[in-house]
Amino acid sequence: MAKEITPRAENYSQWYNDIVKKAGLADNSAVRGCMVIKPLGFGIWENMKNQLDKMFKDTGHVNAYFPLFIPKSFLSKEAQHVEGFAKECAVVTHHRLMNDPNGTGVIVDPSAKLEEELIVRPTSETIIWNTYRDWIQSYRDLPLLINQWANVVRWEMRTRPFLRTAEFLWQEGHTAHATKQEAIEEAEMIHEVYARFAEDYMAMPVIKGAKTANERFAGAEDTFTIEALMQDGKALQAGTSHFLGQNFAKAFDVKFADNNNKEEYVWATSWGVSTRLVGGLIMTHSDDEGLVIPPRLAPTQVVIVPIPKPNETIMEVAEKLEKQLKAAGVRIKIDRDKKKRPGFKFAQYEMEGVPIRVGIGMRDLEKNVVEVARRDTKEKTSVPVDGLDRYIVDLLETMQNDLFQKAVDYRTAHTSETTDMEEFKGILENKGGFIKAHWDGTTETELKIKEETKATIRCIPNDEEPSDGKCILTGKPSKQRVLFAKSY
RNA sequence: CGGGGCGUAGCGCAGCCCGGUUAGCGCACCUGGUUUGGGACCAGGGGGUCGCAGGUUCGAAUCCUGCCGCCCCGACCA
Repeated sequence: MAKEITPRAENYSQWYNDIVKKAGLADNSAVRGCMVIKPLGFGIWENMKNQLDKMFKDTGHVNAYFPLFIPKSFLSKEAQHVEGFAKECAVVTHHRLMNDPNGTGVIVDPSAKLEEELIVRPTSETIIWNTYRDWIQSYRDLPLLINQWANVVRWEMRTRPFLRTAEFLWQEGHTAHATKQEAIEEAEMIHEVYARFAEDYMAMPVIKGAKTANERFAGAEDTFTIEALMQDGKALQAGTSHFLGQNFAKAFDVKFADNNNKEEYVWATSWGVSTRLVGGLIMTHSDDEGLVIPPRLAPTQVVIVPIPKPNETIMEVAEKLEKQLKAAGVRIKIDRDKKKRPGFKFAQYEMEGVPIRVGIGMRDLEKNVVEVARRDTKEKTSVPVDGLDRYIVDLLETMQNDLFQKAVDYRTAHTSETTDMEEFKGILENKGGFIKAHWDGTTETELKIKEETKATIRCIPNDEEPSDGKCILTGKPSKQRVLFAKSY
């Protein structure tokens, strides 16, 4: 069973690749570092997107769309920003191809060179702030609360499906505010939205906190992050929300007149989550039999498998259940395939992570029951046909909560605290996970720890109580523990 | 870009070292039949520029050279 998936214990990254491939989430493509997102993978992303979009709109944001291309000159207007992204940009230099005069095929037409090269957006701050300059004159134009769903390109050296691809799908919010305080509140509010989404929908517990100066987004004054812990003990940065100060307003000369007609630069935020979340979802819940998807994001929540194959009596029960569950808002499908045997289908749906499987066969129907199997625990229960719809609706909810709790328990078991550098290294080596430790607050120390241990400061957690201590590396005084881990 | 591995049917592999008829196996696929409560069985069948380009040779999947691509480990990163 599940004979095609490498066990996690044997080789975690191979396990991850196997899941992506065998469950049919994504394929490698003809383009280096770019994946084809298959219907199951895209279905999960669509559900994420729909929920997030609703949450953004509920908090006052609207969607818009900006160009894929950014004039090269824009990128150089914010010094920090260009430094952060310059090394990984795809550049458009020409606009035409021609037949190769020396043979077959096409070549770039040298006469079609662009006056100014275009950069395929790695993120859209620059083109958006260049546009905002024209949109903002007065405090009455603020706040401007805009989100866009888009693809971006970052020419990464090493890619992995969903976790790091050269092209990825994401949303990027870009907001403009009259005051510093309001912008900070916006960034914090979105930070909260991300955390709520991760925990309530992905069933993926996250630590909320601020990034250190060293780990901050290029061009940000403050970066808030949600950090999740994967099953191999490595951390995943799952979403970031940035307070950009007036950096972009100054770079793109975006000013507004306040109510005293005094000209001020605008305060900004930006924030994003990407298809990386799908990778986080996989690594949080899945097991050696395949994908496990939390019910709220599962493209198919319930599958009905007639045993051994569809007949009139079975289909009557199946279709009635389908109708009831659809009415209750459950995403359900009936497997009407007569060619494949039940055992094959069971294995297949387990691989694909469908949360609940309902097996309906004549033997059970004589006793007026069906078999309900849950994907997360592999538990099978005989459930009376009467009241089955209610049972399933409740079970989906239970599974959602159980998955979250299981992930919380894992994280708790893999969160350590230490004051000793050797112990710190030992924990990283043997157990992994989050480590809370004191830090003297300098980038120099942070980098030295990274060099020695490969661990980075994931965040300065919001809910960490202040406590006096000594930096784990330098012994200098520290007021608060920070969260270390190896990360993706 | 450094270090390691690998490119042979959709997938997984054997053949290569030691060159020699028509390139093979398992899974998948197609047809027919028998099956059907945890990945069915039998029979028949289709599918290959052996990663690409050059070279050596009477003859290359096999030997030589160059290139390309992929995977794993590192540096970069969401």
